Amino acid sequence: MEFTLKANPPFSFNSVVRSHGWSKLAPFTVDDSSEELTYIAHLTSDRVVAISIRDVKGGVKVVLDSPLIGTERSETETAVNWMLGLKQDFSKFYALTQHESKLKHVRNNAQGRLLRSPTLFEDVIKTILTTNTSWSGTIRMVEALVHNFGKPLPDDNSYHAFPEPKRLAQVDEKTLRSVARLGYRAPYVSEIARQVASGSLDLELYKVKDIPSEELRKELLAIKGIGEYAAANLLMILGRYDFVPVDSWARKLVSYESHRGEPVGKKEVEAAFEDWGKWKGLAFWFWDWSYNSENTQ
DNA sequence: GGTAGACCTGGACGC
DNA sequence: GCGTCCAGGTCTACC
Repeated sequence: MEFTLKANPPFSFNSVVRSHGWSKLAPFTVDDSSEELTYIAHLTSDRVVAISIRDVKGGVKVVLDSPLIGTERSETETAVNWMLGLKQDFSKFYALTQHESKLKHVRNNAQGRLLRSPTLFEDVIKTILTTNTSWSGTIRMVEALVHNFGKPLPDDNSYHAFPEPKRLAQVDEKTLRSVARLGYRAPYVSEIARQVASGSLDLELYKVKDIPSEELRKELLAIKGIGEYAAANLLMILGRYDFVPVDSWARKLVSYESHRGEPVGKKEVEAAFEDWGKWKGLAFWFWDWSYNSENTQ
């Protein structure tokens, strides 16, 4: 079955898919031309389905590998709306970028949306698996979690959904270390899964929580395994751009942008975007970096 | 509040 | 093939 969903204009399917590396992490798959994004979803009905998403004028076409039953349709619509940020509005950010040559491209390319997973639980785990490792390590760890602990697609068990909190909560740390090679991150993943499964931590509430970003940041930082970089990254996913996710790559970009390649710290990165106020995370993310254009020829 | 050291893994490198 | 070094954020103990 299939249906279409409208997006708040301007919208670019390609820009969302390429917004960051999430489309390369299981259970997402994307074709080489980025024309079709597929996500293996574990629905609340306990069914696993493949959701394929393609670009159409004014929005996206959603194609399912099997008919949806009952509330599965609305659940899938909600998930796709969230994943692609179809209802997000960046008009205020775009107005500011018109005065900055390094960001003038964002409006023309309809940039601003960041691809995200259907649940914040999944994005919290994935974000932790981006820390203190290489990108290839993140891909490997996420793939291992999905393949070993996610429910398989009925018609093709080579594809699996992201494991639900209650499933991961059943896996002991030793297994997470030996099977998924999570290393010291295993206890963090295990503890978050247990808390979410038991209901003591309601991450989905963070999507709609009407509190200042600084308070939300403090709540994220209280979760073991989430430090300042991870919290800023998750706030971006939640549509709050008050903080810059400063990692080694961010320091390198700012170093070559405005410090002649000299090493810089967190303070210098934050200072570079201080003037962007509540948009500083987005300004950083989509900045036309000198380092990129000089090193990706 | 700031800092040093430990935590794991995989890749690069030298032998 | 083996050993060593290094890069990548977060946590904890300590000052």
